[in-house]
Amino acid sequence: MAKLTQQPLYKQVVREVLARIEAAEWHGDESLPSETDLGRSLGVSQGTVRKALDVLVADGVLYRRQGVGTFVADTSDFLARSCFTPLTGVGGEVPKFELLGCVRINAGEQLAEVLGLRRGAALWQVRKLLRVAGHIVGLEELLLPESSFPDLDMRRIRELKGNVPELCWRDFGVRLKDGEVRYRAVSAAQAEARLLQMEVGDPLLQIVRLSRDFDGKPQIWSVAWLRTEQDAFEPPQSMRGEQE
Amino acid sequence: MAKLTQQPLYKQVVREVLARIEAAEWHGDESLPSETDLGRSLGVSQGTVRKALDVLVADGVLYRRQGVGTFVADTSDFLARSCFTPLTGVGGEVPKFELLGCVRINAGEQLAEVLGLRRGAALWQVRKLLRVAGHIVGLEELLLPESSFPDLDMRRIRELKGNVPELCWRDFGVRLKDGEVRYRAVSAAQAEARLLQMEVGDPLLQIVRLSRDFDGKPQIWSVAWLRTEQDAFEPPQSMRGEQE
DNA sequence: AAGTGGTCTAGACCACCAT
DNA sequence: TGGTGGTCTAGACCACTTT
Repeated sequence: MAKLTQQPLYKQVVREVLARIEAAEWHGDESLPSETDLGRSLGVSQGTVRKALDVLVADGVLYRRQGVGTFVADTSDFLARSCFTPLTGVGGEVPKFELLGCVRINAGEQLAEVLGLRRGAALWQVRKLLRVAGHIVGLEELLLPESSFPDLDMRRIRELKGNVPELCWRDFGVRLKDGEVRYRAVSAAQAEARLLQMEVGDPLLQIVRLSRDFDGKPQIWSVAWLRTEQDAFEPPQSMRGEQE
Repeated sequence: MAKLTQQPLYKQVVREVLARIEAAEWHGDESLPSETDLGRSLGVSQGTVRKALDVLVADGVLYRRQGVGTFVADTSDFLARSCFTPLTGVGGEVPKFELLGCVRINAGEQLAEVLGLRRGAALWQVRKLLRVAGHIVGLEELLLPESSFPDLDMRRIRELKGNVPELCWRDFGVRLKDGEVRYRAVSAAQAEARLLQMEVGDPLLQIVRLSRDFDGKPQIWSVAWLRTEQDAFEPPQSMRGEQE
């Protein structure tokens, strides 16, 4: 492996593996070469490959099965829970989305700043309704720079059933990572109350998220309003190893 | 290092280091021996020590300074933000606590179950008010099993200015880890509204937390109610390495 | 039995920081 | 200059899963 850059070797391996996944060298849920083989083909040791794969496993890009192999995580799993499917019902029901619209707007000052764009830059605004077991539980609004996601439209979103990370990945080659999240309790305004079928003033959990790609560039700003009378929001488990 | 157990060596080292911290072998913010020396004294290699310390750094027990050494994190930092000091103002103001009371109650069925106790077991109920820059922003209620925390009283809590992790550590030898967290938006009831100086029905962010010790045993159940009109709740950063 | 992830070692070199 | 964390290797062995 080239030693041109001054990045640690294992980080170079991380990027190389990401690139090969991106080039569809190994499909979703298909096995990678063994750590030893991969190391040999890259000219690094097994330990270095392992350290690189550790990073990608921690980020949910890969998963391992002891004695079997290392696999590319299906993108529909990747970040699905932590990034755009935040609601976990008590029974663990899977949320479903209903696409409300996709329009082109211009970035205000604040929004331009957090997304690293100039003021007035073109943005896509996507709105979805979240249902769990048929009941409306939330509303989600996404803002994506047009520069990263040219020619976005409802048809393309609909084809993927509102799975935005999958869309970003398949159509635009943007692999999303976790970003910053903020929580807030707010009162439902008229607009939210109507869409969520609740009274004006009822409490809503507001989740604001900034998602970045693997280069650290902000790519998606999202705001969700969730009804939590019945289901609490359970953030994704941290990915540390077990102690026992 | 003994090979008696079938635990991986590095996990044994984790426990050994934790035990030595517990025995106050190295005080807060004092340097540990170098990875090489520690390895020699334990009869393991530097790489194994490193892997063990990685775990403890990820859990916030230790921190490293390149070229300088590895240090025991001051307990007042450890989990302070992620576990009991959840509120981060926009300006990053440090929250202050006002102890409201500490009483002995008996566990109801649900509470007994989550804490792994028998029904009716004795619990301490501690209530605190949170202020940021003088303004009341939250209310926190902690429930701790008396079996783990004998002879808890307000004086002891007060001495540590409401820093419960520090108290658990210094007085009871219970080192806390992160546990599960759930978020919910609720309307302020009369009791909360009075204490938090807001109107009944105003939205509150409710954060429910179960903290465990390093053996995985549930130790503290906590519920916080936060006003988020001005300050959003910002959860602790995940502890993964940077990509760049 | 063969192949994989998971762990461990002994030794090496580098980057960083204190002195 | 010397000590520390940070990285890397070549080779080894174990635990696990599949065949």
